[in-house]
Amino acid sequence: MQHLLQKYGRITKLSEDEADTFQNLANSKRQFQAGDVLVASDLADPDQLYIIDEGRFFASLELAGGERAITRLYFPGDIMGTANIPFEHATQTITANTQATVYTFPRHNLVDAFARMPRVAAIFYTFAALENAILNDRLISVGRTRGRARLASLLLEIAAREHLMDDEPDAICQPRLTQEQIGDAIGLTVVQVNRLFKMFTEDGLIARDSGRIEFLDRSRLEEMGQFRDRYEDLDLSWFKEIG
Amino acid sequence: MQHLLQKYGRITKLSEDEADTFQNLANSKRQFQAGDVLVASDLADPDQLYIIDEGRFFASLELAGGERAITRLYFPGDIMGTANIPFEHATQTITANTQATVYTFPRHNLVDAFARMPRVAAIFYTFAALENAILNDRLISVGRTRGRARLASLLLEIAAREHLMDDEPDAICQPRLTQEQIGDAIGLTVVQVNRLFKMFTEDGLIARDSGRIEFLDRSRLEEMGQFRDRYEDLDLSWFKEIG
DNA sequence: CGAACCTTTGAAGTGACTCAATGCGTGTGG
DNA sequence: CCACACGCATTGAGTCACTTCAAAGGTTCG
Repeated sequence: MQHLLQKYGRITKLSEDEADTFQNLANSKRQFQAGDVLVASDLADPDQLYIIDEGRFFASLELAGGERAITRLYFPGDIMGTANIPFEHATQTITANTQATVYTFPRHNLVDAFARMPRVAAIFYTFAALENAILNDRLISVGRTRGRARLASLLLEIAAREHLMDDEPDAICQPRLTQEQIGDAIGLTVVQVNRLFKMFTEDGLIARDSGRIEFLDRSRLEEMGQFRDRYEDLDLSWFKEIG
Repeated sequence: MQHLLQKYGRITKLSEDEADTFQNLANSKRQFQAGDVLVASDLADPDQLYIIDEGRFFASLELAGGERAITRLYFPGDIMGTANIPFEHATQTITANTQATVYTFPRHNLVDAFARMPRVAAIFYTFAALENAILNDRLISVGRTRGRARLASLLLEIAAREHLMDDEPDAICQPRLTQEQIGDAIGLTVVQVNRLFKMFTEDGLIARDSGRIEFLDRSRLEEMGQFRDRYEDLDLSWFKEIG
């Protein structure tokens, strides 16, 4: 549970009661292997929520024709499944892309937490709004920029999320995705992703070494990708107003 | 306020207290003309929330190069501004695209409402999750389908939202957007949008008459667009669990 | 009645797709 | 310990959906 507490505690100081509330939310802990499916899309009654302890996941959606899109990447401390709980059927598939452990709890517990600690409700609401903002950014990236910009943006986003809680240099990122999955995330085919990687390497923007990507010219990548780190701009001061 | 109450009341029965809470949220009512900007992106301290009484709005985002994306369309009863409040600067611009009236309230009021009525918190949280699901759908549409599918999907979405609360036949929709704005919403240029409209008309899929679009072959449009009406699949039974 | 905005159409160029084949690395069974 | 299979990365060739640039036709409104 440290990751969650660390993450939310970093953003807003949690009272002891609130920390307890978070601790009590999750009752069971589960292990997953890379490739395991946590929630299948169209699953009936998706009433479970998940918090990542260790590892990485991604949310995806499929069309009838087999086209797939990856809509969201999840990192330790992230809450997963929120886009599913208000529906009768899950709206997205969640898959592990590394070995992972997650805390699981039924949405019923959330109801209890909301009732007892309104600030917890505000925190969950805020993070839903954050997800929204990130999806908006993704949408403009995919809808209104070319491949180079999309890839640059994705790499920067991964680096930012990956290093949110450690203090390592964020000149390196490890997507831990195949090039096909990267394509699904930015709306391109494998072939094009591969060509873009090649171009980026030839242009001296990045260096690649078995899944690790090093940023050689971060400022140029930032200019290309126009990535905005939404986590940096969070303002949770209004929480103080709650009891 | 009828629209809001009607909308949420349709989905989950509101107690008298809750209806009151909603009524008291909004203290001021404002008028807008088509084209007026409600919130400008990058506005500092975006602490206001809005509920549409009458009219239409859209949320958009711009890139440095001038490319614009429309990420969300808003209809009467919708809550706007939620993607802005957790940030120091607004993440999206909200613009009126018809004459409109909205209720305005500071996020502070939300805090009060959360504290007094946890079910109201759950409702807001649910609608944030709903927005999320819709954004996901939009993302796969823009990232993984061709122009025809995107346009079909958008038109169906507009029709569904437009007729959510009336019982009119949903064979007609009025986007109330210019073709350029439609392009911004589905990630295409005006030119291409226009060509698609022409094709749709020639193929007998739609008929157009000064902004009104009539669906002549809904089933084919649905097959092309693969639109999923997320409102239809909402399941709010778990709210009952809250005292 | 003209200005501003929107729609519509043409022509040429290109980024990304599809199809297809080869290379590479790792793990597994003979 | 080698051979083969499988998943992933890489590269080439041809095609197409959409873009850009440009201009003309409609509509609305002061």
